[in-house]
Formats: sequence, C-alpha cells, structure tokens
Amino acid sequence: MSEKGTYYITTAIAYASGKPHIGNTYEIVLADCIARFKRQEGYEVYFQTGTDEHGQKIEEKSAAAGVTPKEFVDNAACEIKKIWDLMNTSYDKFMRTTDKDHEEQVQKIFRKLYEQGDIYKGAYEGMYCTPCESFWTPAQLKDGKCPDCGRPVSAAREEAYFFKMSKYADRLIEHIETHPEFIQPAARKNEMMNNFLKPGLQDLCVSRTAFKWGIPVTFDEKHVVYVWLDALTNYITKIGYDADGNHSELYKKFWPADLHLIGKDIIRFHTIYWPIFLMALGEPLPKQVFGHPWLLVGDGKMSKSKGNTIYADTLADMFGVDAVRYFMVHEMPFDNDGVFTWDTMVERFNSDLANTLGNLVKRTISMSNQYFGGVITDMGVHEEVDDDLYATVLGTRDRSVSLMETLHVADCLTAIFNIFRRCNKYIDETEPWVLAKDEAKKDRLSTVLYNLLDCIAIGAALLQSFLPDTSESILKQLNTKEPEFDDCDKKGAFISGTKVTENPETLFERKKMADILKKVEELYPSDRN
RNA sequence: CGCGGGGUGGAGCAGUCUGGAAGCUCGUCGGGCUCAUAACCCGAAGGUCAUAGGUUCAAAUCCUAUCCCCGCUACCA
Repeated sequence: MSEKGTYYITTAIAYASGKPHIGNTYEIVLADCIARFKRQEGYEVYFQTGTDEHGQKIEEKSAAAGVTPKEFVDNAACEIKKIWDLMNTSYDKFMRTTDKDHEEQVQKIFRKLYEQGDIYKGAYEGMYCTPCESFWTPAQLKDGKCPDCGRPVSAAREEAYFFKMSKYADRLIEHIETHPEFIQPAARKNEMMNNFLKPGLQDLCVSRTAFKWGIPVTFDEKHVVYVWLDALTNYITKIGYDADGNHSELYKKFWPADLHLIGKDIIRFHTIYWPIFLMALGEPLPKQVFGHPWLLVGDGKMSKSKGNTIYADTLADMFGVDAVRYFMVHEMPFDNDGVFTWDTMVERFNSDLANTLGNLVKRTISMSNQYFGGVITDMGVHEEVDDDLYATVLGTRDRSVSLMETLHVADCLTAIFNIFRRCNKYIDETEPWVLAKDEAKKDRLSTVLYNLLDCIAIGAALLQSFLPDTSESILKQLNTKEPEFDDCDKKGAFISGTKVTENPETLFERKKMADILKKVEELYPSDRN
C-alpha cells in the first residue's frame, strides 16, 4: 500500500443500449482526471467502470435488431469500451453485468437478503400500458394516459420481490446528517432528505417477471433481478465481494469506495438504495457520491430525434483527444450543466490550447534555440519580477490539491492554465529579445529562459491528469522527465543545462471557425449550432 | 403555502456564509512588442450586481415582499 493510502473510484456503468454520446463520455473523462490526479498525488488508485447489460429495453432492442441479447450487448460493450479507450481513460477494470462472477454474486446477494428477511415477495401495482408493456406511476402519467404512446392505461399488478427500505431509513438519515460530504453537491442532500427519507421510504421492487433478460432469481426462476440490485452491486462484486464472506484481497483493500461518480439523474439510487443495500449486507458505505451535472448540446439535451447527437470520436477526429478532454472538463462548472457548441469548442481550442499553451511552449523553445543553441542554464541572475512569476507557479500545486479535494475539477484546470498565462506575461515583462541584443545581459537572458522552462515543466506536470498526451509531449520537448508531484511547488523541475528540442512542434494548430463550420455542415446537414 | 438552486457589463462565470472601493475568462475597440501559431502583453468602453422596500456610517453580500428561470417530488443508468 502506498503511504498516501488507497483510492477507489467508480463511474456509473453505462447502459449497453448503443453508442455513448459526449454527455455520457464526459463522466468517464471526469473520473479519469480524478483518478490520474490521485495517482499523481501518491494514492494507490483503483478505477472501475463498465456496462449495465440487462433489462427489458435491451431485450426489445436486440429482438428488433434480430440478434440475441448477448450478441447485442457484446457489440454495445465493445463500442463503449472503444470510446473510453479513445479518450485515453486509465480505468483498471471494465466490468460487465453479464460477467459470470458478477451474476453469481448477485444471485447470492439476492438469496442472502431474502433469507434474512430484507427481501419479501409482494405485488407490484401500477398503471399498466399493455401495448408498451410498461408500468407507470400515477405521477408519470400524462393526462392520465401513457406518457410514451398516449393511450389509456389500466391498473394492474404483477408478482414481484421487494426490498424493505424503511427498515434502514433511520440509520441512513443518521449517516447522511453526520457525513455532510457524503452527497455532493450538497444541495442534493436536501432533495433526498425532503422528498424521500423524511416522508418515509417506499419499498423498492427488486425483481421482474415481465422480461427474461436478466439474472434469474435462483429460488424462483420466473423472476429476474431487477436493475438496481444488479447494477449497483457491481461496485463490490467486481472487486471480489463474496456474500458468504470470502472476500478477495482486492475487496479488503479497496472497499469502501472513496468516490462514486455518477450523473445527477441517478443520485437517489446511489445515496438511498445503494447505502441501504450495503447496510443490509453489513458492509461499510462509500465515502462520497458525486452527482455531476450534464454536458448539453446547444440549448437542449442531446437526442437522436433532434439530430444533435455528438460523439466523442467525431470531436476527437477534428480536435484531438486532449482538446476534447479539455473542453469537457473546462466547460463543466461544479454544479451547473455545461453546454457544448461548436463556437465554444473552437474558441476554447484556439484561445486556451493553441494560443496560451501551445504558443507559449513553442516561443520559449524557439528562443532557447536561437539564443543558446537549446542549452539553457540557470545563471542565477535574479530580478524581482521572477518572484512574482514563481509565486503564481509554485502555489498552484497546493491549490490544485485543495480544488480536487472538493471535486472542483474545472477550477483546478483553470488554476493550472494560470501558470501558462503568467509565463506569457513574464516574457513581455522580461523582453528576452531585448536582452539578447546586449552581450552583458547574456546571463540574465539565460536565467529568464531557465525560469520559463522550469515553470512550463511544472505546469506540464500538473497538467498530466487532464491532458496526458500534451503533458508528455511538452516534457519530451523540454527533454525533461516529469517532476515528482511533491516537487511541483519548488524550483528546479527543469534541470539546469538541459538541451531542449531543436524542432519545437505545434501542440495545437489553430482552427479556422469557417473550416469547422463547413465540416459540421457536412456531418449534420440540417443542423445549426 | 411541497422542497431546493439561481437571476452580476455582449457571452460564460466568481464574489454572497464571515457587509467595507465590482473581479475572472472570452468577445469588441485602442495601444505596445516582434521570440512565437494574425500569437503575446498593456489599456479602454461596457454593469441601477432581477425588482421594490428595510437594517447599517457602509449592502451584490443581511432582512421583508414581488417577478422570472431551473432542478427534485419514487422504481428512469
């Protein structure tokens, strides 16, 4: 175990019904930034993601596609994994709810909870739409009719197993109140308390008979385990939880999870049902659940029918993987939805990546070559302006740690970019091209360039979690190994006397808005963003 | 009276808890510089801090009322 300890982070598992759009992809990228950051800080990280592959919708979709459900989800899982890999996400485990070991544990968990009396057999009652084969709650109905097809519904009941939620509600209320960090953002805590916990929890339906594509209940074969008991348990089954108590070393090491990163739409399931399941199993609760906001497109949620679905691979083709990662993280405030438009994508790309960062690296390396043949030494000719530069740069590491601690990932990225902004300003303040004309100022010039390379090296190191390829490329051009995280608040990341590359590359080539819009018009003919 | 969040220069946001000269990024305009990717740096214009009252020496910040937006309100990954 590392001296910092362990850090177990998960994303929600993606529903294996099709190709994930940028909104879905945002979550894995955000999780990846956090996971990489924690590793860099020195934690031993375990990062799990995966796919949720059961349920009626998949049964229907696969039938419509003329394939078996298994063939269908194999294909979908593959597609999802491909996007996760394209985005350069560093997960340790990609789990699937159709994995044998998971299915077996879910069955054991179901039986255990049944035997100890937390699950009982009852009837699911609701308004049923026969053509849609769907149950609706009274609140979901539109004018008393099916919200999907608008046809009339009728009261119906179906045999089902239920989980006795109320039994653990008081303990959960107590936990939430004594652990203010448990639900993030904090405003969500009130929603859970006021809407669900305080009025009294209803029991949760945990089995279905209306469809077959699920994990069978071992002692009552016409039932399959219904979504949440199947999906949520992935966080423990896949690291080796065993309902009989023979847990794996991995489980003992990493459970309870430090962070479940999920979308704000499924907070309830993660902050109420999941903790209660765990209480029933006698296992500790995850330390934190963060319901992140959504990345929207234009001024509405993405949907196939609107024709505004945007996929990460499309963007990566046009802008590169790191630029897409940058945009996703940067445009998402802590608890407000972010919006994707082609305009802002290009703006961020040009302004932040090409101008502020890419141009800084290139101009600094170019001057190093022009004035010193690429070999830059710290001659120690110090001036006051250097102090202000370093004050900004060296303070960034601690600031980034505290921002990441509270999951303010976008703010952290902004703080790191302030390093590069400050460096650009430093160049104007010191005017290296003026120093270069005066032989007597040569040592000062060398010191100035050293300071710049040093600060860029630190900035690149801190950027590693967010833009891994860019970070690596910068350090390679500086011919410098990545400084230790612990050293990112000190001078000396760039070793004095190192020779930088002779041919600095353009990290991000500026994009012309007109070119991008032309491509967009080809990809989305009728769409305007 | 269901609960909660929010309304700050053209855009997106910070600042509100712990009152004390209205800030950041982008855009616009002007200037500077020339190492660099029409880049970089500086400056300017632009805000009745939703509205109306109140507390205070002092309010974006505290109190009251009103208007508007947005979440959540039970089985949807």
